[in-house]
Amino acid sequence: MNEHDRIPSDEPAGYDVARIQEKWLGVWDELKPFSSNNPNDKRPRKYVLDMFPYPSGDLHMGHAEAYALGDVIARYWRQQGFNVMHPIGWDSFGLPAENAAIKRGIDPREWTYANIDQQKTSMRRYGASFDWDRVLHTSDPEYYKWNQWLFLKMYEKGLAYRKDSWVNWDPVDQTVLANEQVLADGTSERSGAIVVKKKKTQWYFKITDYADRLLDDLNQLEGRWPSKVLAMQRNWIGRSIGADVDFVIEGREEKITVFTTRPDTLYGVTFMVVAPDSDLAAELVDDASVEVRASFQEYLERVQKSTEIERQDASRPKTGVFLGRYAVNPASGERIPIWTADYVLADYGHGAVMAVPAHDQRDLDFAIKFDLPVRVVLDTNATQTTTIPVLELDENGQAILPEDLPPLDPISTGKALIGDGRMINSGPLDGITKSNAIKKIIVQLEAAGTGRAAKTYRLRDWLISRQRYWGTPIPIIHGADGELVPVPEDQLPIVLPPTEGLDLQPKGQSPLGAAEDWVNVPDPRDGSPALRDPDTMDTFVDSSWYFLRFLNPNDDTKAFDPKEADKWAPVDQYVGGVTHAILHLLYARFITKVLFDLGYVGFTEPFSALLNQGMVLMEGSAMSKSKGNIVRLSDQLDEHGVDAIRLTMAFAGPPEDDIDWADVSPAASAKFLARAWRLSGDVTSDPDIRWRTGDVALRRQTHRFLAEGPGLVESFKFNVVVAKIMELVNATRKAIDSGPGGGDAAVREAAEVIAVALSLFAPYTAEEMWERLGRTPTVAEAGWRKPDPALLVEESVTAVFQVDGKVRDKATVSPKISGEELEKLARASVGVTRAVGDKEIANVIVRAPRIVNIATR
RNA sequence: GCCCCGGUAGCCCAAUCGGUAGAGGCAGACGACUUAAAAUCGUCCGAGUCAGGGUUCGAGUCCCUGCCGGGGCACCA
Repeated sequence: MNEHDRIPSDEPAGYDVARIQEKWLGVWDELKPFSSNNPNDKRPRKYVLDMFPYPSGDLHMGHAEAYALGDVIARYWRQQGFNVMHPIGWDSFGLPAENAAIKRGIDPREWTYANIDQQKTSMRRYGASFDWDRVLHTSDPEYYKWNQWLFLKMYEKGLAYRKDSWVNWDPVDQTVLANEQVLADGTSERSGAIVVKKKKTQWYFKITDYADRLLDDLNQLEGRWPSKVLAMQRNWIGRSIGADVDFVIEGREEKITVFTTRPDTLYGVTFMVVAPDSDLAAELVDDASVEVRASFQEYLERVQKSTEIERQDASRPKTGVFLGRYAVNPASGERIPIWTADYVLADYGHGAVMAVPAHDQRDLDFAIKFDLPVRVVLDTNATQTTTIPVLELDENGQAILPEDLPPLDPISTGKALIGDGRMINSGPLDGITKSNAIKKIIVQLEAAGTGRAAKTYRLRDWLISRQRYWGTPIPIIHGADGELVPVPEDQLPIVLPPTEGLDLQPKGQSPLGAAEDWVNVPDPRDGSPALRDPDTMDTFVDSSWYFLRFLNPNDDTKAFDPKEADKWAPVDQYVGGVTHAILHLLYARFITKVLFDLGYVGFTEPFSALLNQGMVLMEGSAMSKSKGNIVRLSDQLDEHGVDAIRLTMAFAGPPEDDIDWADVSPAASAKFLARAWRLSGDVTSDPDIRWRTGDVALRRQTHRFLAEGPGLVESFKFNVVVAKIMELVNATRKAIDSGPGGGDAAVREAAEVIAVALSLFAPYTAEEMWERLGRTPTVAEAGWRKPDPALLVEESVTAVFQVDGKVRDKATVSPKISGEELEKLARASVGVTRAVGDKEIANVIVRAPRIVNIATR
């Protein structure tokens, strides 16, 4: 009878996934190994945070991956002796709840909190090592009270303001959207509707004040955030460096300022273009002729009717109208016409551009269409240096001048000259290079007071008001005199009114405006009748600071405790999907900097390190109802067990890569776990057996694993760690069956190390192994063992002998062998001698003890 | 158009500093155990690293060009 036959797998004591899960959930509840609430805990701290979920239905495969990976990190730091805070909460305000509520005629609270309960149950079953004493829901008044507090702080600082502007309007959800919520194709990220522009007075957070810091501080995160996310954030902020240039307008007191990245081309400015939907355009046509006014009106209406998709199509022919006004080129003194065209955006720069058709493709397209002059001011064929490149000589010794230089003729080629070169037709700038011209003209403009160095950003202010019910009410009261009165802090929270009697159907106006009892309030200044602001906040406000609320989620006297923040924050390791690379992460970074400026926190970046997990796909594409390729998490858990699914997530590949569920095998994971578990039953030695007496080869492998494991986990190579555990399991199996046997001390040592390592990925199986090995109480509290340095020193290594880079022979040598000795061995080896033959040896490279490479001539 | 990431066995993926291309798994073949099957245990099978060029004693790894795939930004002056 084989050793491993002692416990047949069909007995109750066998590897019964359901029973094990049930059992250890109870033990963890009792012993609370994941608590981070002991004030006397002397261990160093780590804050490991998973992005909190939105409670739409039950957990899905994507959650399962994220929480499996986040949990590896949290459990790892506990093993390394840290007091780990690993909390979870719910991002529970938002439109899906409201839409579901409308559809079913129920309260959004009902839908939301039922889903939260379900997700919470699933998370517990999933064995995630969350600290269940730190939980929050953003839709609780106890939470959103502090959103309102934050808003008031922003308002005091002048960072929250109202503005009448063209906004993104979602015609399906009937609410405004932030720029960040409009996808590149002009549709709403939430409803998929084509976004249209509407002019509305809305609340904004002044994130543009922080644009430079948001951009520059990304450098601190280099190497600790995925480079992809850093690139996306830099792209989004989109800082442009250039100059503001003032243009005198005929018949107007004030000058018009334009922003340009190419002040060097100032002498090439032949017209000016103003955004049609800007106040400036309206003003400029105000006293123009009737015909001009009419054509402008017609054009403006046409532009306003077009969708974002149409407007962003750069290949569409240029349109525009002449405004009947002229400006003066400050450099050349030339009189230039002012046009309006929708390729100029009202809310970028100053809503007006100086057009240089020779050197800007958009301006050139426009000039060709409307027959406007084009003046080349940069010879893009001229070399940047004064030295002439080496030219070929003809038979007479004359240099052959290149004949294929492109003509400096943008009109006939239709291509703007955008390269580098030397300035021409530019008065004092003539002859110098583009970059020098930029410097020189800025100095000149500054001296003349008609321009200055300037930067501008792609980033726009954050539109935070929404015309929907299920969100945080904005704590502002509109006085009868039109004044905005902040709600006094002691009157917070402003709790959402009950939904009874309220029509939540989207109508373009906040449903809260119809809640008579709620919206009518006395003016805090004098008690006169006044109205609450009926809008609610974007839910990204909720998630912009929630990581601080976990420090003391039940404190009703403050948003968070700065002393706790000093201890725990910033978050040491943040884990979540790359879908939030711009929105959530940018907003959280912004709010953190505001809180820093207000003195509430002592750091300027909220997340010290970021891990993005990939998506879980099915047969090459994202799971979706329409594709009919959804894999249900609960089915997978029922079929294979929690541990097998978690292990599959970790083993599938690098965390940031997508996992195609069709490519991985949860059944194989389950098989492996059973195999590992079986080891624990085959260990026959006593728990206090002396390690050092065990089989040396197995011990070496075990200790090499102990030495390698931490570095692999810390660099997120979870798939490699799992592979190493598999190796160790295989070696231990072999030691039991055909080696020293189950009673050997090294076998016990290896099995225990496997249990500890496996607890990162498969906590239930690991606990069960640990217990069967006679250890108590939980493997979750067991530490990662220190490797014995003596066992890490290799006894022998394989040295490779190459001739001209090809392996010709090998030898087993001591790792301490000297270079001279190794070279001697190499030269004497049969393979090398044969390969060298009678060739002359040119060079011998020796890298003891690994390699000798002999180069021949 | 600009920017970022990737391309290694049939498939998923490993490969500290440039130093023997293979750790692990899936799939496949064979064997042991079994009346048989499942389960289990074991053995075996496999590419020269997308293509081309360069640097080097030596390149999957560094550099250049191209191809393919994924992603971000884009009428942003």
